[in-house]
Amino acid sequence: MVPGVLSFPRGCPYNAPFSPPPSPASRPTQGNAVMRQTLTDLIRSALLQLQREGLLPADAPLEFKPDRPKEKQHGDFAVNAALVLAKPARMKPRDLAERIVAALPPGQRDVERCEIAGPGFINFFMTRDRMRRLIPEILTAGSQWGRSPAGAGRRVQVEFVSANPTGPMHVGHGRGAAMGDVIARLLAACGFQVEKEYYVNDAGAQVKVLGRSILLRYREGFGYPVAMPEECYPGDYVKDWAVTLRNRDGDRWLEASAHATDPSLEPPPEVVEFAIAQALDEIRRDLASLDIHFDSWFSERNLHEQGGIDQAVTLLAQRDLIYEGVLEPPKGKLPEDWEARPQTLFRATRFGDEVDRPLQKSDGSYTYFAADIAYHLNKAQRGFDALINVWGADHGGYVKRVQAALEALTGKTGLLDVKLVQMVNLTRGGKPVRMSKRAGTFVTLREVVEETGSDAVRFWFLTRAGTSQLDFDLELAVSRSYDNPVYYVQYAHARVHSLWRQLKEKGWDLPRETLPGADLSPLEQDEEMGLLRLLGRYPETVEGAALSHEPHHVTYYLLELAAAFHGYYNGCRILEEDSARRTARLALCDAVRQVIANGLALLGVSAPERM
RNA sequence: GCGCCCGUAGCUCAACGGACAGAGCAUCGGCCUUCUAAGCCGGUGGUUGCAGGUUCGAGUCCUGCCGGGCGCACCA
Repeated sequence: MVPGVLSFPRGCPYNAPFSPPPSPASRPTQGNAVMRQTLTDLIRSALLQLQREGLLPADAPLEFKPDRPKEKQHGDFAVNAALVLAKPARMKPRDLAERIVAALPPGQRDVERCEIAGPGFINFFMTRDRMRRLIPEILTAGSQWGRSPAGAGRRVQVEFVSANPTGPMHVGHGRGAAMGDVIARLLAACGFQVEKEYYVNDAGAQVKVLGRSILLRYREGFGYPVAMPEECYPGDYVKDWAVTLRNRDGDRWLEASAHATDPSLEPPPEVVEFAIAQALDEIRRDLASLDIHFDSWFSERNLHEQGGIDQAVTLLAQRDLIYEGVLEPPKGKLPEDWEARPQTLFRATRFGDEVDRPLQKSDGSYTYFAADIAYHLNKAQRGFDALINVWGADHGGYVKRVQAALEALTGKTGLLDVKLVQMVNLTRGGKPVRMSKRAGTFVTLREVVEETGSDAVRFWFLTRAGTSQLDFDLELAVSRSYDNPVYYVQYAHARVHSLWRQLKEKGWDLPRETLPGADLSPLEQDEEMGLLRLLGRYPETVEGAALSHEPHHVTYYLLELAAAFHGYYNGCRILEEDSARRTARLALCDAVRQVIANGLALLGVSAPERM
């Protein structure tokens, strides 16, 4: 039993391992990845040949990669081998490229041609037939198309949200929630075993303050005059919880409430317990409305009670990484109450941090950082191969020290990747929605989800890299217009369904299950090839987004695919008289539909059949 | 003062170290009979903040500046 873990309630559907497991794991199983592997093998074989001929030094590392050119004139794949190997070969890149091309094994049916271009790229053009074969591959794989075996079953933990259980979630929490959830889904789709965890800060002073706040509102409910101290939570939700407490317990806490204004007195544990439970209920409900469910809720208090912090500190002490010392004052202007005093410090500077970090407060109790060290040690002890944290950007200053502690305790570097998420600016019709707790214009995540829906919130929150601040327009997010990216992508999906409906109305029967076997040779327009090229990029887009922990790549891809599809639809009649062309085009459209559906599923956004 | 993030078209933002830096919005010019879609097609727009460096190749990596955001003993 792992200390601190409250529960492992729900399984993530994406956590299901591949069945059957890919074999061998290193070989790609899907169309474009197969193409890429084929090209890699081809080039490698040519390079080995050149090595045997003595053109390339035998010890030269054969590093190169097939890349996706941005320009379609540059083919379907571009290989940079000649550029990378020009120096060891002591040749001009273009000359070397010619020798590589000459050494390519003949008889490759899927490659139409290859040409040398630019500074020395070797561009490969796949045959139309190979491109068209993506369609049956996609339709046969269905919802599985785009999954990757890259993770090979490695265990990854994603910790995200972890909002303090002291009140409603705000919009920024929502962005972190969407980010973490989709990172988890992406990794699961790429063969990782993923666990989603919420760290519950239920041990600190702030939950006691919440407990006192509730007591005061509770007392107020009995008609006593109450002055809320500065540090207490003024929100209306506190009053609601106080009412709930009274309904449950009657006047049982009335006496205790008389002292609740005094910060030095502890509120009754039952009341604090109640407060945390209320807050977590609300948080869980908000997350559920975004279809976000955690595998575990990790209690900080539990960590304390189980001695996790003592354990971590002892471990650090055993490695001589702790000492009593005095920190130098911060440079520049001094904080008013700063005074030099001896503290228990962790030698974070040995692991790349700027200064050593205190583990104990002046009263001898542990700092939050000490608990964080213990928490991350606990994660490492649970045997994860990789850890991902999604934090608000205001916590950016803590990344190095936590990574330093983790390295100190595990001896491993790079175990933890912290994704920092910038703030969200709410706008309505382009005008900023001011958010101020004091002015009472604070907008909660719940309000935004209720107004715009889970789809809009999730998709929109993933339209930017986490490092960019994000504007969310409440008006645009619900508009049925092409300016609304959510609508734009979802409508592309619905449009294909609309085509099938119309097909039926026209009495042109076409059983879906015959599509994978359809004759696709009528597909030869540029737009059709362009769509195929895009479809082929989907699996590597998913894999790239997963491995880099950057979900917005998928969002951008879907926008691009939807744009290409809308353009195709506008310029080319799908349901035309010629049944061979009609069938081929419908097959292409259906492949687009499948890929959009898969991509939206990864984002946790619905794919409506009708809009 | 120190650290982290950011600086790309008028605006909001993309771009595993790759080719002539791309989208959307705005703007301008056309079209708007056609698989329901107040939409469609096309054009203009850039010294990637500045200056060096590494590299066959830099928006991307390194150094120094400039500008913006966040954080900065003991709070969480």
